[in-house]
Amino acid sequence: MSTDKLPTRSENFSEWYNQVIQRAEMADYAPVRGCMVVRPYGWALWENIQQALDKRFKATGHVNAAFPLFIPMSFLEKEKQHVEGFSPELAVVTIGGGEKLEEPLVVRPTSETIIGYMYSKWIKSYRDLPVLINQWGNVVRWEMRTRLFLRTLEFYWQEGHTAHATAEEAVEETIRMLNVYTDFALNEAAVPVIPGKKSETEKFAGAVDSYTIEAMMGDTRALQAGTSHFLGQNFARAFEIQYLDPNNSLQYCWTTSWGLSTRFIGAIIMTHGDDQGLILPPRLAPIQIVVVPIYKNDQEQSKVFAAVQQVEKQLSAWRFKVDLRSEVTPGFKFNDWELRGVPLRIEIGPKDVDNGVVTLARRHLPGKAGKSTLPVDQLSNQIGSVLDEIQAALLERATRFRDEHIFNPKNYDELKEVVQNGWAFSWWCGSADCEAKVKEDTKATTRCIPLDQPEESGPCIVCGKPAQRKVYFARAY
RNA sequence: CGGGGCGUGGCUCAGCCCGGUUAGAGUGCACGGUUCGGGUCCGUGAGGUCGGCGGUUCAAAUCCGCCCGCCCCGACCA
Repeated sequence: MSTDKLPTRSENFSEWYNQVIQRAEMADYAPVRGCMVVRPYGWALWENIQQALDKRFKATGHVNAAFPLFIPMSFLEKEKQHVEGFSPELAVVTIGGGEKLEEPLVVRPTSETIIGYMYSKWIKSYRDLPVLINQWGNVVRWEMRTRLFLRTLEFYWQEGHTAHATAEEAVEETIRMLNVYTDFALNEAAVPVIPGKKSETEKFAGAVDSYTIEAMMGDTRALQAGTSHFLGQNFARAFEIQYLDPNNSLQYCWTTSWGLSTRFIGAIIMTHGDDQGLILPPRLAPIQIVVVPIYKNDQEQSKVFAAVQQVEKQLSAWRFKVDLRSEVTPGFKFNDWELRGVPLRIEIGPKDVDNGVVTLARRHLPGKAGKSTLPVDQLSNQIGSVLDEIQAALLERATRFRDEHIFNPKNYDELKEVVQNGWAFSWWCGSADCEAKVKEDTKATTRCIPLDQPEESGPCIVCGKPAQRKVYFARAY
């Protein structure tokens, strides 16, 4: 890997993105087009994301299970919208064990159908409800244009699938999980997402309503970072998921599904990163603190290493690493760990040892601005709050960036302009024609209709007809 | 699939138009020394079927044909 400078984000954002991922060893390209290898450092980040989410799923009553990778083709065809939405991007297995299969198997692009099939076997009574199951797994969608983490043929995610007795309960669940995602994004990833509802044209194939958390990336493009769907009775009818209610009458269930994928890693990278590389939020960073010892001869080395040992003892509550490499200089290590986005660096050199301190360097504040010293014996009771400050600063900074790039265009011409470098928040009549016109003119699509809306109305930014809802228009990944 | 571009040591590329010694550079890798508070410097070394097949020629990385693969733009999309 070259030690050349990264391309800057302003000169070539997507090249910056690709290079930072590969240089930081988060992921690499696999020998199959469109597939990636998630390397240990990237996977460690994903594991931390998984833990943060899984804890929240369990706290809201969900349990984990595992469903098959292969789905009979006929299952997909049972829900009309669903098959129309997914058939162009299916990977299909037609041969198994050297024999042509009687029925082709689809490599799951999502699991509503096979889980629906199982739910129809498991659910008989209102007493069986609700069923609240999540699975962690991988899915395959044969995308044409791929991009590390954002869009690959195979990706890792979690998909929750729930079945309920009433529409109200299912809607409540859909919103509950949307809120879980929002809470995760804000408080763990420091990614300030906007929760809202998808338009008819943007919603999930087979859903009644789709909800999303939308995030603004560093180039102002929007990224759908997680979704929660109210599926109504569409899949329940397709798979005959029925139960007897207390009055002994047969009812269809109401189902939901919700998912968040390794795409979120892309969201973290493009929300916080800078021209030096990644910046990972302390709560999710695989390495929260890196310790770099500095010395120029054996005498200094032993002095410094003794101090490093003291420091290590005080850091036991955090995920930290001591960089003892002797073949590279401290300056190299600084750049190296900055590229990898470690939020806090502790430098320990002879001068620090003489003064009984260590030097802290905050990743998000380059150069002198992020540096300070701390007495060694203060480490264990101060580091926690330093990391909390960094976490808060990242969220604050990303939120400010987002808000500075959301505009209220006064007319359609202004909308066309602002979506070139930001999002437009505008009244929209709800018609697909108006959406399509914006897309054709600007490549921007409706991202979401936020849940908390002003009790007002206004003229549609496109056609001028009365509109009840405001929507975000943005170019998206 | 439509439009554009590219395949040369691990990586990034030069060389190709205008065919001609042992195919180069930077970086990475290995070893030795030097350095170490912001990507040290010097030296030595390993590493290449020039994407594949065929053709032209005394001679092909270089010219011609076919094929394969990848990247970028577009339609699709967590």
